[in-house]
Amino acid sequence: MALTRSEVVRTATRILREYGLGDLTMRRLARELGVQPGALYWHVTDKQDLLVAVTEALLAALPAPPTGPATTQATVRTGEELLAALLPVPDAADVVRVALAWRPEAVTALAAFEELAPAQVGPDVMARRHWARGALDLVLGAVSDHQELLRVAQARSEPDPLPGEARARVAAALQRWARD
Amino acid sequence: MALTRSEVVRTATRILREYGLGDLTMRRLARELGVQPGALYWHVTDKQDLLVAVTEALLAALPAPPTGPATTQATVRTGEELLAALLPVPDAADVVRVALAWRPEAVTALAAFEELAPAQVGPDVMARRHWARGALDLVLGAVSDHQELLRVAQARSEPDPLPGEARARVAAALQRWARD
DNA sequence: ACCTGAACACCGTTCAAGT
DNA sequence: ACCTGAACACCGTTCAAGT
Repeated sequence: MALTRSEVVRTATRILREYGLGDLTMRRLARELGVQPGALYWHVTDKQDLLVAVTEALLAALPAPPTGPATTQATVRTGEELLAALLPVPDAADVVRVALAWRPEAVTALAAFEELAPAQVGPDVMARRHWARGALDLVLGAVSDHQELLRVAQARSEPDPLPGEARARVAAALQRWARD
Repeated sequence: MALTRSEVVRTATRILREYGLGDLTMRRLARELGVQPGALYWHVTDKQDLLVAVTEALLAALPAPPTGPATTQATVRTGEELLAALLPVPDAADVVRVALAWRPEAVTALAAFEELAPAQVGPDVMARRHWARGALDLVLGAVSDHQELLRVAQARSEPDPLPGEARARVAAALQRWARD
């Protein structure tokens, strides 16, 4: 049976989840799919396209953004859900940043945060977009930092930092960022 | 005359400035220095070590952090200076993020921001550290985003986005982030 | 339509051997 | 002390040719 794009993306996402971005190479991906490297380029235009698709896969698991009023609490919840989706995936923040540079509209979390911009930000589209990007940057920074702590702790065979710490930190950051 | 580490770092920084991170390879760097690739490893332990040193070089140009009280204005000024140092350097944010993951104490901007944490953050060391990291994430996000806009504008041969826009954006973000 | 085989033009890093 | 030469083990991407 022929390979499909979604199978390629699924396997890529699995490699990322299990081994991180350093192991997510086109050649390794091809090997796991039992196919020659060149075959991937029938389903994917290049590696960036693949990483954007992987980002979409990571974000697809997120619940729909809250539809109510743009409260601080709603922002915090959205950020915590994003964090929960990304934290267990090694190098997830870097992958999302590639998508952000290459196809920002694929990063649905951005649109979600835009809806949640507090009143004080005003109606200006750019101001709201920048506010959303700031919220995302704060979450991605927390993800990178926490995964780095984890890397160091494991190298020293110390106990892992708890995900709850990253969660509390994101909550605090978004509370500060969202308050009117 | 023998090569020195600082010559290696200087040339690496120049390549980054002129051509970006994609062209900053050990082989290319060796070529520009008129030396074999292996020679670099006498002066630098690996590429990450090099990128940390390049980050230090980029940040060395920054003025000393303001010594006065931790006002919002001082935070904004610090952020604007950091932005001014990084904005003209392609992929500067990615390079700083590597240093941040690998040797955070080399990112002096982090210590600078820590001093500037507003009173409301409190005396807790971790809280202040996270606040500083948030400030840095906001600036780095603005750098990445602006350089990305620039890339797109140049690809479409549209006029470049003005650095002043990035500056205004960083000011707004840090005002929001720093207010007590 | 979808994939193979094979190549092209690269990478970072190591290390015996030279000076 | 510092560097060369040469290798090792990889990369992403392209493309004629096959089925």
